[in-house]
Amino acid sequence: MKLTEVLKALNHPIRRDIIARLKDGPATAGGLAKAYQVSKPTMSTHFSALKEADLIRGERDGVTITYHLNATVAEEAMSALMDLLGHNDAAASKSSATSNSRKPEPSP
Amino acid sequence: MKLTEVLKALNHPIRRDIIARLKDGPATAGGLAKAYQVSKPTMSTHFSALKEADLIRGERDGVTITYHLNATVAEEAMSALMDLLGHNDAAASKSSATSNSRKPEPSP
DNA sequence: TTCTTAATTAGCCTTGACTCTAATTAGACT
DNA sequence: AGTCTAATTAGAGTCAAGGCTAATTAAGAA
Repeated sequence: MKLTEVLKALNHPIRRDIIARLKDGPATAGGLAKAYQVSKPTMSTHFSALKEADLIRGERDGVTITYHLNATVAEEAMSALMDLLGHNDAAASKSSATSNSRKPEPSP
Repeated sequence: MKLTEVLKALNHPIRRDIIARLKDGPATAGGLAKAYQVSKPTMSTHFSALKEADLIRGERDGVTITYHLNATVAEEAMSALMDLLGHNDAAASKSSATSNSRKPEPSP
């Protein structure tokens, strides 16, 4: 899971809305595309952004692609964000959790 | 709390690192700036992005500005992200939590 | 094969993000 | 006042994101 890709993917209202919809269950690309006032190619790039972050997966059934949420990556992202934003109680856990701790790049 | 601003603010490694550092306690702008290989004006824009999202607050003490994390907004953001990415058990809670549920914009 | 539907790719344009150097404000000290 | 340090603003350049129309691929149906 690449947090950068996930945050980039989440940083658009349409893409967040797609995530929210897919939480209720899978949906087809065309079906989702109808819900927003953008062209289908634009929707295609939104799907690509979400796929690149591995937040959604698509399965082709004939001519239709059905997207579903990738719960694993969603939870990994939550964990990473919790690690970043979650409160620390008393700054006790320096090397707290799953992801990389702060890695500064000091002067060379 | 504007999720868009928060996600925009988090979508940069330096800014995420600043958040991580401020979790350990307040830090001065100049002190933080030294930790990265970018110019001070660039750091200033990063601080601005974080301030615009209200993730950090700065207090001027003479000529020095000390930044500290805004834990309230951080937790609100976590809550909103949990609402978005957190698992739903069985898609039972349609109108689940604090933030706005899906608001589609159907064809006019 | 030809037609229709679903989705993506290609090409283009506009806007916003990120970075820099140079100049400017703001405060403290001599 | 003059000067030093801390931080921001101004201006400019590069690059990625987001959007469109038009063209292309892929699959199924006539």
